[in-house]
Amino acid sequence: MLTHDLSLATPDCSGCPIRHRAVCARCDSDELALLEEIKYYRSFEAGQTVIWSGDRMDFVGSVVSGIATLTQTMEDGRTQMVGLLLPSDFVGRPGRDGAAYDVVATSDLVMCCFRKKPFEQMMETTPHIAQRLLQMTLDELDAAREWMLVLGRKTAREKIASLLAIIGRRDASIQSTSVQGRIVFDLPLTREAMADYLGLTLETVSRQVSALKRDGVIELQGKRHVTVPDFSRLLEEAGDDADGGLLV
Amino acid sequence: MLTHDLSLATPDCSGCPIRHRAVCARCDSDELALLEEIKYYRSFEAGQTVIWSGDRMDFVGSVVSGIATLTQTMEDGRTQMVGLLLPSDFVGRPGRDGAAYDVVATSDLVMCCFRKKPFEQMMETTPHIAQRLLQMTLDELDAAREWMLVLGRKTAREKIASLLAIIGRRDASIQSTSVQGRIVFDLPLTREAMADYLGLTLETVSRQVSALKRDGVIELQGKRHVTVPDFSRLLEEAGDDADGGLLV
DNA sequence: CAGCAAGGTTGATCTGCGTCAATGCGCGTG
DNA sequence: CACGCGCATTGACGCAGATCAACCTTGCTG
Repeated sequence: MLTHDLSLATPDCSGCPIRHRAVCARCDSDELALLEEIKYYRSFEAGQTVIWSGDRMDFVGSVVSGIATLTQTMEDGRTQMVGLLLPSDFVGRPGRDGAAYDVVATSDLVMCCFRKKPFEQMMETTPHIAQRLLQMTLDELDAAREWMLVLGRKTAREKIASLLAIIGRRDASIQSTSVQGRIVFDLPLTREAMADYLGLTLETVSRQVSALKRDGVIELQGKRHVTVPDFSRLLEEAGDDADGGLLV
Repeated sequence: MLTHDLSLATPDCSGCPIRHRAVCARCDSDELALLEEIKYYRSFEAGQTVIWSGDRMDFVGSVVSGIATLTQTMEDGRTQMVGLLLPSDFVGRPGRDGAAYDVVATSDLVMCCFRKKPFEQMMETTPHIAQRLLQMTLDELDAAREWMLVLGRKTAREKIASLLAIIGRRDASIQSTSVQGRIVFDLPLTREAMADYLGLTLETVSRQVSALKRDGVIELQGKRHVTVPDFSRLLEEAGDDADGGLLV
């Protein structure tokens, strides 16, 4: 059995794994029973498509482990990644049937799924779930808007630096809360996936990564393992005013 | 006194103006009293900045009439519009203090504001408000992600067509639900604002608008009044697969 | 270890859009 | 009416990034 904190907990009831209590200590045992009934796990291999855009979607899912991407594709094949699903992120929208994006597992992936109808009912009977989902959705909206600036106004070099800063910050902040100085992490994305995220071609991504390496902004061991000797330098290259911005 | 449907109503209690009942028939009169106490109106002239990014924001606002834009700006002046606030849209995020964007009134604007603290309390005591806000936020997230495809992958011509399609559809669907054939509307944005929305320069916007006119996709009376003789042709130019996508 | 495939790098060339600059148009104001 | 101002259009030119193409690296498999 997987241990899985659904991250729905509000501050006053944090840290209660969903398998122990419905969502939080406030929830009574009836809800727990309901939840056990509507919940199930699904695994996916790296590269597998979880959901096709337009598919009927009868569940709401939360990532337990692994990484997935949300992408949109035009008929002629141009694709744009519109989001990254990391552990604890949600996908699928309460109150609508069709999936809006392709969801693809980038690594091996485990999702915790809830049947949609009962989940919606639970949202009505358990108000802080809706509140918590609202917070998470607002975070994603902020991230999406931050990314609109990246896509619309930044140069290729700044785009690459922005992406590295986001991934680097997230990885580094797992070990320590303050992100500065030297950080080290692995890229979870291929050059092509990076290009899809940044609205570039993979050739341009490759060139700009090489350029940042040549200029000493980053060091590379292999193609995926990145060392950033000075994080603030990277932020400068990303065109960010302060350490403030850029969630994901 | 302004009549203002806050659009917080869930389907089963639609059409109850906030000044009559707190939010919906389900709410008792105590909440109504509270709401009257925490609510106030503010007016802005066209061009006026409602909120500066980074300002402390002690209210949550809903647009009553007029249009405002959400923009982000880099130190060197590059700006990207990340959202359009139309009547009934919300701005300001429950649970966070600082504003993330500049909010600028594009036309004369009236906002209905709620003091943040009591509003948050009300969200806890009146669950369907959080649910309704969640729906609205999910809509905005979809729109933002749709826009990421536009910004990241579409050509200048497609971008212009996409923007015209969005504005045209919204305006047209006020009169009738089915949007097709000939439609007519006024652009609420200057060329510069369009450029900021689309990640282009105003010169490119101007050129592409002229090109669409030359090619018979649109007709122009003056600089702002637009006639689209065939809406599906416009969608084609926008690179949209079907009538489906593109909210706002 | 050869052979192959997937992912990545690098080079040469092309082009869409940005940049800089001049001109046009409508409108309110002295 | 002339003037100035905000907004829009149009042209000439250059460059960042796309495109096309060759080649390299790494890891797997027979």
